[in-house]
Amino acid sequence: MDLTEILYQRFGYRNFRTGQEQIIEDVLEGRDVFAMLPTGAGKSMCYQLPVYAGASPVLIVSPLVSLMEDQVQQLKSSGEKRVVALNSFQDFEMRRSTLRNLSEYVFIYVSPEILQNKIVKETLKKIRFQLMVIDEAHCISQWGHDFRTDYLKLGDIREELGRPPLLALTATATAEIREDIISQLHMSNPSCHVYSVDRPNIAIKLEKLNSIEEKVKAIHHYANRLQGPGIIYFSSRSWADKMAKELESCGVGRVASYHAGLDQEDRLLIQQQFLNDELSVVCSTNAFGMGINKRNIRYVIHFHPPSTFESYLQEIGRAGRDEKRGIAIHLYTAEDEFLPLSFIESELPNHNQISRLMNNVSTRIGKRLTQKQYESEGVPLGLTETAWRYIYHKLEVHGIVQNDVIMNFQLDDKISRILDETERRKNEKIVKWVRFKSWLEEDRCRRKGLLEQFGELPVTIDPCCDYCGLTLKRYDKITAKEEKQVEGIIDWKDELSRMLGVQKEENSEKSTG
DNA sequence: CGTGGTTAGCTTAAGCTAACCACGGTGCGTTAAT
Repeated sequence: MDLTEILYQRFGYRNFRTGQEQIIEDVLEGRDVFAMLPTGAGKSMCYQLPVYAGASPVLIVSPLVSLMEDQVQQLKSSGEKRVVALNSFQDFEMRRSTLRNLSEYVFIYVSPEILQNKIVKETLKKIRFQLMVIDEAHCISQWGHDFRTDYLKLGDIREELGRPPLLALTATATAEIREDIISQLHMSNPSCHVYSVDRPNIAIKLEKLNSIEEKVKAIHHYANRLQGPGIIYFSSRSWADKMAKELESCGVGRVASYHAGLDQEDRLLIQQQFLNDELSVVCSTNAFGMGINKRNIRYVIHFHPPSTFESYLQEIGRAGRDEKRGIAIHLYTAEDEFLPLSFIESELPNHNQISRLMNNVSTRIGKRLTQKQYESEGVPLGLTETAWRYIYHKLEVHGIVQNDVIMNFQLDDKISRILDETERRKNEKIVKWVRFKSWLEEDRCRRKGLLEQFGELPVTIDPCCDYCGLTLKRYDKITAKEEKQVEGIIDWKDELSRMLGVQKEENSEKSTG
């Protein structure tokens, strides 16, 4: 059957979006494919459609449980019942019955971690996958080296599964990261589909301020005047909490804070409320966003800086998915420099910690070294959990630990090699942050500077950024309303809620403010 | 860098202050002990 025909019959679309058709064709040819499509460009279609053209079953590696559950729900509601996610949402009994009947499914979602489970892996090996997908593949580079090291084992897993064709999908990867992903996954002669990361409908504004108080003031100013809904990013949970309370009490509308300190239930609730337009603003840490498929986010403000260009692009890319205009505002002060640096310090072990831990390990050859031992080995050395996992992974890579057991090894040689690698890793991270920091301080077109990082040529668009001239008025609440009236556009959501007698936030806000 | 918690040390011995220091952000899976 013709691909366009499947697209229409299965998904109800007449036309492919940019890149989709070529990517799907390569996937169906059984090639390894690396695809970089801008946020919100319909990446999941690239593996969903092939299933109905014969590339079935498919194994999808996804970074977040909530993301998996989302995709499962979406596919189910579109009438596909042969879809399942293997993760900690399932209790023991459910997992057992899923594993027993695994061959009945055509879409199997998994986390990188659960692929390390022996029973899961053995069961998956019996299935002849026609395609393996790494969704949000930048996680390999962003998290795999320290935070979630199981991401670096995906290449081996793929071999163990009989080397099915691989599709890596992401929205943001610099040339370096693209190379890292391709090599980590052992992709062979991949067909690369790399599209512009630029989101022309998002204007960029950088604002240098002198103190944190000025930043707070600016947040109030923008939250009051800008057309929402919006996301404000912070680098600490306490700031997110604090500003959410403050903004709500100042009549901005309903504001929630979101971070990993909340329990799963609250996180889900806030996501749902935001999606349903019941919140004007979400104040969050970088925990919020991945998989948030909300089309009408109008602004993203950074109260604190992310530490890489990719993170920044991911975060601002959540605005304006409906193709209408959005704005990204970054507030910057001199002291912001220290937070990203302290994160880098804390996620990688230092010289002293590495050599002391390895000396200790060398005295216990033949014994087990398990993650549980972090309490007795890592904590006294002041290692964070991430730093501990990093070392553990290094010990595995260097063959010092095999199946949790400590092997005989050349202490001095291994120490110096692991120290070298760690030093290099730390430098890479610092360089990335310094590059981002200098972008914040440069006196030139923001968009050009941003696109250069991704190997793209300058473009001219309007409105572009504060350097190229930007009228904020276009993003104001009032303007958005006036325009609707002038252009005679009916906002169907507004209209519908009026008909149903639902009191909208915007209206109630006026009476209080 | 800024913040928040802890503690030493002071003095109308119970509560205050100043000095000091640790910490700050991402998620998976799993299990032992009530």
